[in-house]
Amino acid sequence: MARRSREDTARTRQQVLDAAAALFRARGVHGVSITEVMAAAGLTHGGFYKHFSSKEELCAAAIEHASRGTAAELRKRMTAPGAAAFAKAYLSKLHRASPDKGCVVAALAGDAVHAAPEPRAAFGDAVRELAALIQDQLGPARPAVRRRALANLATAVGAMILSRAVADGALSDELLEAAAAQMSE
Amino acid sequence: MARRSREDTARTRQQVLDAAAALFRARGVHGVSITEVMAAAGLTHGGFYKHFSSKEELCAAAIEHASRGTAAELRKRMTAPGAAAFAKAYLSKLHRASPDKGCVVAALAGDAVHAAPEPRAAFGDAVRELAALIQDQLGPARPAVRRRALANLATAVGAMILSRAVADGALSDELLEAAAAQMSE
DNA sequence: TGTACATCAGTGAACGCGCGTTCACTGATGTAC
DNA sequence: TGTACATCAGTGAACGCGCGTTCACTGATGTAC
Repeated sequence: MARRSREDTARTRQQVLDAAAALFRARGVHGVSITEVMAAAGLTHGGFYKHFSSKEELCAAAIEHASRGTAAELRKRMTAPGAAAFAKAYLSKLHRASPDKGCVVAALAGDAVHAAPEPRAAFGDAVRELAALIQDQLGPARPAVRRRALANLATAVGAMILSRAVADGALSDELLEAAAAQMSE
Repeated sequence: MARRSREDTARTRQQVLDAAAALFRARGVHGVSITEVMAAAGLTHGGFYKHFSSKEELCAAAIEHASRGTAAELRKRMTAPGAAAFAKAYLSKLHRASPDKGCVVAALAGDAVHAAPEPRAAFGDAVRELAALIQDQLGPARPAVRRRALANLATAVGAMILSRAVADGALSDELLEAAAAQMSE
């Protein structure tokens, strides 16, 4: 193929990011090859390095990209204020079933621990963004609210990760419900 | 090398399991090769298949092995009854710093989501065992206690995973403290 | 506005590497008599 | 209890495969005049 216009190049980059953000969340970073990401974006693998210098750099960019999407989606789903509305929006069975479109923190926490500094830093930013979002949802920026927001973040993310990891559907449901109940108290 | 006695064979298997349980928890299942596991057990890689039929089978066995260790260690560290004692034992900085000796559920939740049925089932059993342990710690086997145990499990595991994944030490500490405070309420 | 040339996004073959797995071999252990 | 033989835990070389990455090439886009 031949050289593309600037608009095409920018559009391609976004398509690669969209594909990577979805595939990485669905199957984990190491579970998806660059060839698969490029194919999902409608391209062949060779052109990848015209957009990113390495898989790690893509990973970091994809986490950042997904984080913006996660936050926007969550804000849209939380119509009322308070912890119960967050719990309902976050701990749904729909969210559990669609990691590719869901919270990047829950989907990639396991990968982030062992990731290179760049994607790790991007993951840290995503955690901070989600914490801030929950804090806004719970109330004014006071220390007690901050603490409750972080605890609810841990509960929500932990429940989502475990409910996805466990094969037994009944236990999986129980985990979501117990976490939602505690957060809504 | 030559054939070994039954006692030697059994001892070797345990050493491989010990090594795998520690290495998998420290660096993730896909971050550790069979050669590394065998070397950590003092052997070469070729003999691996005399003990396990595949890496997946080792993974399942290592999760089961680690789960027993996790439960025993945790019971030992919880001297008093109640949620606060669990929070203190589980959400410590020592635990955060030593995933190789720590809770297998927190260490391998990210891997379990994408794992084969066999290790996934072993992970589910580990979750059930940890949930039962927390429930015992909280009180008699009533539905409300069960629910609280599952919520505390999600909070503790989520906080530990996130505190390890986040590079920023201050945020990492804050997560552990916020989760411990909420669980001790 | 038109022309000549440099740029570079995308292609597809190729590379090097590490991994899980297999295999022929060794020789002490376990077993049958 | 002793002997002959089969078993099999462990070794280390080798395999096949998929992955991340590189590279020569193409030809439309962007730029300089």
